[in-house]
Amino acid sequence: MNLEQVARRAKVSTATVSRVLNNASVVKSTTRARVVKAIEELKYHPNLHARSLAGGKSRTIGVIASNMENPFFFDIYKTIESDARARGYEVMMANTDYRPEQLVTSVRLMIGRRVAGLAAIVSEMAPELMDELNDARIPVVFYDVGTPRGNVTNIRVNYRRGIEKVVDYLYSLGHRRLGFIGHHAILGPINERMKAVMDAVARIPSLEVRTAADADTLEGGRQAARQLLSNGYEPTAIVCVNDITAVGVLRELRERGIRVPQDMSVTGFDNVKLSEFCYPALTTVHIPREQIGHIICESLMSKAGKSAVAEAEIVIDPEFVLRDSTGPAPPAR
Amino acid sequence: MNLEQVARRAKVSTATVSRVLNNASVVKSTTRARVVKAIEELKYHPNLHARSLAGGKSRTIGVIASNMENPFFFDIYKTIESDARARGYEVMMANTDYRPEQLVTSVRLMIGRRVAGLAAIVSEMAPELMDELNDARIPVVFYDVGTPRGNVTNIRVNYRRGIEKVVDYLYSLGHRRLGFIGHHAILGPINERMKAVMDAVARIPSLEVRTAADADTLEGGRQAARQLLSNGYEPTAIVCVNDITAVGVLRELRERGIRVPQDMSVTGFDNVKLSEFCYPALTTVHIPREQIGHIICESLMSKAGKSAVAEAEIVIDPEFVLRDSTGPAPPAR
DNA sequence: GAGTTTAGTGTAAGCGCTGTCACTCAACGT
DNA sequence: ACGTTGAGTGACAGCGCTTACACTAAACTC
Repeated sequence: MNLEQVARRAKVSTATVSRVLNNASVVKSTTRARVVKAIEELKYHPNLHARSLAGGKSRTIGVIASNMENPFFFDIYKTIESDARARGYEVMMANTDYRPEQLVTSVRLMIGRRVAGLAAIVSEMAPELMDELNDARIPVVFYDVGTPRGNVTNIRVNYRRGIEKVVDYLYSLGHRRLGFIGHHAILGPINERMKAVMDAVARIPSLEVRTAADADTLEGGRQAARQLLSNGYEPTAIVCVNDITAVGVLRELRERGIRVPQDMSVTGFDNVKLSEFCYPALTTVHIPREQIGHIICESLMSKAGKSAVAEAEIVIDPEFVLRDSTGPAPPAR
Repeated sequence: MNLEQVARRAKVSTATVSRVLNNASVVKSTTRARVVKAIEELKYHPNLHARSLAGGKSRTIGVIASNMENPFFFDIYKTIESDARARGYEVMMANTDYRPEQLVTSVRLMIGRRVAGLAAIVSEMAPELMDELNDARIPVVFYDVGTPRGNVTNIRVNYRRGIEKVVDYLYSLGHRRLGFIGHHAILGPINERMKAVMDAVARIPSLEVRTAADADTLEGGRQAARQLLSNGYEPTAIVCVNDITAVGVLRELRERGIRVPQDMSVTGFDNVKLSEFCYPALTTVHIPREQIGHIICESLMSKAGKSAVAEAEIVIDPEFVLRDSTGPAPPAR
């Protein structure tokens, strides 16, 4: 079932059918009607591979994320998708599960599909990638990781400031022993988020922190909390790398009969919808995901046109959100 | 950057490069090495469109879901993805937001990409679709909707039984006035789920039910609860169409100072991970999402091979899961 | 040593589409 | 009557790959 069969049935050339499909206005309306009829009768669906091969372009943009299960990533994805659709682009998504080799595979897949633009909302990185992407001449936006280059724009959130706001607030409530719950992917010693926490704590001499990590899921947060509390360490507040793990932590504390916030304060990060809906509602830090999505799309699209570039690095300052999961430190026993 | 350039650099023909890429074993190892070197030096990435056009196949399977934001869908997707990957297939996902016209668009996109198989995990339906899919000769699995056909397999969960278990349990606890929270997509009067609830209630004469609906999100559940309780109706238990909306309902009840389960029982559906992690943990109905994913993948792959088909319709019986969000009906005031 | 395999490689015909260029022919101007 | 348009259409050369098929040369067979 191809153009030629449609053409034959409508008694026109393949070129004309193609013109109808791409609704070029030159086609006479009676001819167009004949072609449309033939297309419907034959239930013809153009082969998209052939189309983008012949056209050399693809009107598809790729989005790669570390963990689509976490609404943080998904919210950004959704914004990109709707922005892109509005401009007549399709979106392809891929998940990496925080695995660098999967990132590489996914990026290659996207390059192979000749996407018109690529957004990588990931926390992991692979050294060979930047070169490959640079050579592929595809507009790229990295969120969180990566370094700006010719065709690569970067968007970052100032985690450092966000974490500082959280730590300062907890300090003001009298907390001195903190716990930090991460996920495996950010355990690397050089990792910025881990470092941000350490530095934020180091600013204040009387503050102490210990860390634990597990998967970036509800269950992972719970496991990490278990781990953190199993060594006799008794923090009065637990800072979590994001809201999802924080909800996992809440569960573990509930199970242990530790009341939040009376006995223990807990903070999230991202301000995902769930953070308002869990109990107690999480004190967290708002990351403007929609704004990020818009910026990504904008950046991709504008670069797709001309080679001239806007800013190569965009930094966003996050906002502290106070809810019910934090309170004064309990008196020392 | 194409096969020819690589071939030229390695001083071989394009056919040989192609053989190396598809690792046909016939290539002499010294030649292979030369080609591999050239590929790496040129940072060559095969054009996947050209490949599947020439090959006529695509080793990609498409997954369309109503709402990937809801972990129910995402869990199924993840299973399909990992199964498919294990067999060397790629997976493309698409979201419909419960919109039939988006379903049609997505299906056409998948057909246009000549996917090797298509899974539609959707609650909405469009009449023209079944014919189109049938003619496309692509193996298709529908979950929840659709009717079995030549190349179309169906998987269903016996919602009726699931809902009956919930209603029976609530009845046994003394509940007589129920509320049902749906989402917009299932409000259609002929919808099976809605009907299942109505029928389950109708079996027991002393039982009464009213319904409300909003979006399939946390916020949607909350809004629907608000709506349900705003008319002076005073149910003692709220049955929700799924766990996500149930968590939204919990939030609204908390805000109103209605205790769960003492003043009001709430049930979810799906047994999503979140249902264990919210507070109170939800009584719900388990839908075996992994099993469903495996069946879908299995069905798609086996049909991709031969045209012979296994069963055309598979029905799964869901299991009741008792947790903390349900309790005896409060004494009448 | 002539005939027969066989391993390895090259040639070239598509796959289904787009886009350029050339063409036809009615309508128009002069 | 005879160019001159220009709207509408067709012919056809790619796009980058796969894959029959053809071919070469070395390795056997007897």
